[in-house]
Amino acid sequence: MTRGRRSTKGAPVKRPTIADVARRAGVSKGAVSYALNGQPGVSEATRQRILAVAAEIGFSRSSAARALSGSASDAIGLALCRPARTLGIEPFFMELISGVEAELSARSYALTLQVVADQDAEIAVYRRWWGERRVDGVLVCDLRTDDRRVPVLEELGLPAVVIGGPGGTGRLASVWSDDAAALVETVEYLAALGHRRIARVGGLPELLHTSIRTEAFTQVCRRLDLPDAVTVPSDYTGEEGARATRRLLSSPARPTAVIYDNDVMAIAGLSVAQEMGLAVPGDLSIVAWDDSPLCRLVHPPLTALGRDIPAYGVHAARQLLAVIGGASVGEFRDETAHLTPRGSTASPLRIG
Amino acid sequence: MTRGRRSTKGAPVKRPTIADVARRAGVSKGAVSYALNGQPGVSEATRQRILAVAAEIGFSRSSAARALSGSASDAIGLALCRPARTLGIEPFFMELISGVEAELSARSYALTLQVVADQDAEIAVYRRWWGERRVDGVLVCDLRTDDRRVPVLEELGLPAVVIGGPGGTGRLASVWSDDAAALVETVEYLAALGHRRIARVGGLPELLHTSIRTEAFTQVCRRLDLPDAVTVPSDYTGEEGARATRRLLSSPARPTAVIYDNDVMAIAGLSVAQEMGLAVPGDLSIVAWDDSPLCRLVHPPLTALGRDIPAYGVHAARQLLAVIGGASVGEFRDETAHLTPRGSTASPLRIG
DNA sequence: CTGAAAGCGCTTACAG
DNA sequence: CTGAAAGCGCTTACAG
Repeated sequence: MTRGRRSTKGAPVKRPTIADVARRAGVSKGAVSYALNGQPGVSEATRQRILAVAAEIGFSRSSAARALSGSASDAIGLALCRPARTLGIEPFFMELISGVEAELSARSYALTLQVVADQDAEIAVYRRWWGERRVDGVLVCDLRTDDRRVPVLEELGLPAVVIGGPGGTGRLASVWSDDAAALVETVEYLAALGHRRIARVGGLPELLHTSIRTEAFTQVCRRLDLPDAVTVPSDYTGEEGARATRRLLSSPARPTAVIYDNDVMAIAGLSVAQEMGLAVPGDLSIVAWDDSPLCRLVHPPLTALGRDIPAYGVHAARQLLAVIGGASVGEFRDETAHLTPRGSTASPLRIG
Repeated sequence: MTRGRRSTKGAPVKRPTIADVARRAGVSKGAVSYALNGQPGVSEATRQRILAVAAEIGFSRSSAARALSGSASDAIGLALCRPARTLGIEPFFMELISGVEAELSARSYALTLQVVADQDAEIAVYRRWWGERRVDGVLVCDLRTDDRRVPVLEELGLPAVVIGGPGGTGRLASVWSDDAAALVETVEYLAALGHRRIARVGGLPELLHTSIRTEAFTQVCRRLDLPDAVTVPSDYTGEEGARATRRLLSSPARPTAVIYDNDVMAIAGLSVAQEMGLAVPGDLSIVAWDDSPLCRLVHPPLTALGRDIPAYGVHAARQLLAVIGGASVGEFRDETAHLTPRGSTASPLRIG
């Protein structure tokens, strides 16, 4: 019932079709199509004339008609499975998206975004997108240990690039960063400063990269002969980061250094330390994973593990376009996060 | 040339079509379509049988075919025109998007996102989306004074809802919040505390809501007989917020209170005050616009002007769906931001 | 209530 | 190098 009204109200200007261009350029619709797709079948002079006419009347090919006649939909999908409040506060996703966009825009690809409640909902979205032929491929975030999305995507044959790993991505292409190496570098740095009791406030335990970090943390602490490498699990929110910090700092053998799995929790931890009367970095050193501008805004500025997240997004999108293009694509190892020492870390000896 | 490969590699599982459902249910394709659309033309029993078959074989209607045969594309567009670094750090957009998504998901609408470099690129994207029939409507952010996008959208007849105002939205529907009222409330509160020299670090001057706030600021200061209501323009980044704060705090008649147009600049301002040896709130009171979790993480926690941004997104999406549905929609006045006093504001008399 | 058919706007073999 | 035609998978009047 809305149809009539929609076309009346929604489209006062007539959208030109390929037939309009053909008529105006004095060629067939087929010729216009060839010209637009940069395919052989039209002379260069004709092609130019056709393109000029198309530009003149503001013609864009209907993405629906293109998709229906077998072409790609020229869109990729990204389903985000995080609660709204976490989505907003973490710069990670927006930075990733801006990188993805940079690559897609250059190729006139659209990004279809969907926020989902849980993994089942996300899988349902993939099945729907596939059935609707709405996207040519998907970017998969927040890889879990034993991720149920991977076999579904393999079964559907929906082109996909997993952002995460290494491992656990089945036959899907992936883009990953060596978190274990970054974690080791950080612990070695803190140990070199003289820290012995180092703790970590970790991200969501079900995420693969969390367990990779935890495993690396345990290993390096054992190797360096540091006592009990405690990891307190958390959920990336400031509240949980603060709570975990309070617990750590209240324990009899409180740590002299804490590594946080994201910047928001690190900032919350800094606040808690100050509220408990501990000096940072005198009494407590703090390292944040994800070096956002926030880390530089607080006092003292936070030592952080940073890397170029927009570039990560660019690489992921590029991989996905390659998979969609039919290339056989494997793992792409992105830059490893590097440590930027700032005012929040120092030797624990320098107390007071 | 990628086609053959794509179909081989990209779709090992055959996607079911409406014909498959029809065959299996023993009805015509038309009947399936009616059943799926909830339209009269099939008996209830048949409808149920058809829906069961569709679910069983995992059928979703091709969005391309639907769009081509006159239905909506079931997608709306959102073009964001901010540099990548600002996009990442401001929770606003992600919160807005999560609200928009909440409304769209409920109606199985997709969100098509595009990051653009400037207004011209954004206008080009609207023209392209319209030509491609890729989206049924758009959400317009960051309304400017004399916004060039408004007449273009009116001319195209592309359903749109402007997030911003009041005013300057032409015949387009809009959703807005009364920033002037919130600003006045804040200044009155600071004046009641005894502040006389109040300054403001503003957002991008070309945005309409910035000038609305500036105008309200000037007016209320004049009414309350406060001297020179200084607004230093800025760009929402921490760097610029810090710079503006340094300038304000170095001036001979330095303000005793500063209002920041976003939370990131307020946090940067807090840092600068501390670095310059000023106590907050003893020597300087700080108010942040946009009350994100960040405001509660810093020390002292920031007094902030907050409102429910996801809800704002919900309302905007709802309005847009109404416009797309053919309804005649006007302005929707959303909640006014309310002031939450925290530790960063106090009477200026209480110095030391 | 159901079935056969036209049509949406493209792409792409297929003849010329 | 170009034109006429089939077909993609739906929706929707139109007959029965």
